[in-house]
Amino acid sequence: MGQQNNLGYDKTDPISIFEYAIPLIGKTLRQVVGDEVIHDYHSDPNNKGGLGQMVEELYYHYKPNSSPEPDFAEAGVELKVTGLKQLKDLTLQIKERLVVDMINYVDVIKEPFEMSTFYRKFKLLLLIFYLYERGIKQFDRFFIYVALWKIPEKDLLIIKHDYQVIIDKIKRGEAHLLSEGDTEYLGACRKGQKDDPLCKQPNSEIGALKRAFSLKPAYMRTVLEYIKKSGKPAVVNFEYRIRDNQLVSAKELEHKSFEDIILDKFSSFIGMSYEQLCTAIGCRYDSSKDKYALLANRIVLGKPGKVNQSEEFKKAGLQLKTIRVQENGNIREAMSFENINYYEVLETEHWEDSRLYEIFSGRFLFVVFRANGQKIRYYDERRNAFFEEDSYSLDNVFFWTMPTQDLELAKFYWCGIKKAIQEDHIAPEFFPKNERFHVRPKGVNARDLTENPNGGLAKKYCYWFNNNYVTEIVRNNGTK
DNA sequence: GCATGATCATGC
DNA sequence: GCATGATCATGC
Repeated sequence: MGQQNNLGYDKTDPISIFEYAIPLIGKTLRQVVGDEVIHDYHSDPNNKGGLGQMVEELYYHYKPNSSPEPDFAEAGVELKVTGLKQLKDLTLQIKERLVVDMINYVDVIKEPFEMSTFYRKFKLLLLIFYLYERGIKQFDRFFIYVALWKIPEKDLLIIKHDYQVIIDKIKRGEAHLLSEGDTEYLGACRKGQKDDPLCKQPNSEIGALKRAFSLKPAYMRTVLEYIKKSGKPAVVNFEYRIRDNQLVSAKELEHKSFEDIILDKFSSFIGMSYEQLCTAIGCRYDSSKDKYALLANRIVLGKPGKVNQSEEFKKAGLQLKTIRVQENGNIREAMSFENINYYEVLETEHWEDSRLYEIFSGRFLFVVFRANGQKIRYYDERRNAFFEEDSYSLDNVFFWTMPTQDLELAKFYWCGIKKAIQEDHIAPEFFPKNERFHVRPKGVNARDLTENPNGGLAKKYCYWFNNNYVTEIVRNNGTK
């Protein structure tokens, strides 16, 4: 039986701790522990009481610790209570990244990964998801899912590399330049208030913003997807099997970083023209607008498919994007992103929790094709005629993260978009634009409409990089 | 030439 | 039916 004591669960057994959480589902903390307990807790001025802390104290009956050990030290389980938000279309989404542990810049560089607080706490998580609702007290929010979540070994290898990237940056005296986009699954996210004092960092006099280790929203979204797919409100992921669309194996990751493995997949194709690539890969001319993107995807996957749907890209919030450069080095087209989800923008309070922030602060894999002066001659079956078009060659491939000052600019861009939607001005003359970003329609055609949160229907618009911003990015990354 | 609106092919 | 990943088309 183990030590049940009078707690109601065995604190040495992860499964027992998990099962004890299940009765929370569908209820609020107040409903489960009672009005009086909540009242007493709050009448003590020492209790500031985040929901996670309240669950620990009032439901699991132990005092939260701030030690490097996991909350349930004997079972190796760390308890995390984390928010979901529900959009007007009723879909549940991750509200924010999962923050694990503050980064102490001075101490962290002395800790190898295996000794780090992060690693010790994070191998096994008990995740309790609640529904975030504005204006509702924490203890009146409903619990929705419970998951006992073991980080898969392969993910740990990627996370270990992420950790090293962050540590190395701090060692170089660049803690003030850290960005969530530097890494794949584990991010150094902003933490704390605007006017918090800057932190000391080793090897530089420059103060750095407070940051914490966190699992990225993209990673958490894959956890949520797993739970949704299971069809059960309480899951254990130990039997987790990844079925398809894996780009790399754990074995490869032991010797090489994820990004190097991906870049290597392109190396033998660099310099090849469209026709040469078709021959090398074994596909034929394709008249679609995204034919170069399809080629890039095939190079990574070794078969048709979408790299952005691969397990690693989804968990990391990585995006593969294809760019065509003219012979003179200019880039004709702007770069489009997702359609703006008007509900999501309206219901998101903070820029850092927005979908756009996630996209822009994420990491990109840019695959650059360059006009090579030759022509492709092809026969168009639908139009029943021969055509000619410029041929492009694979020129350069690189990972990229948006610099922080551009991300700052994106914040104003997002706020402008939000304001336009709030005021029911979903129209080009009301959307913001600046030297990097703009808003433009994207749909099947001009009559492609979607629901307007203010009532009625609205045209579909999406987020864009200006074409000269794309040109600048490509120029700064080794393409002439 | 550039900014902006419109659309295409594909896959789930 | 719709999102995705793009490029095409046009008017100033």
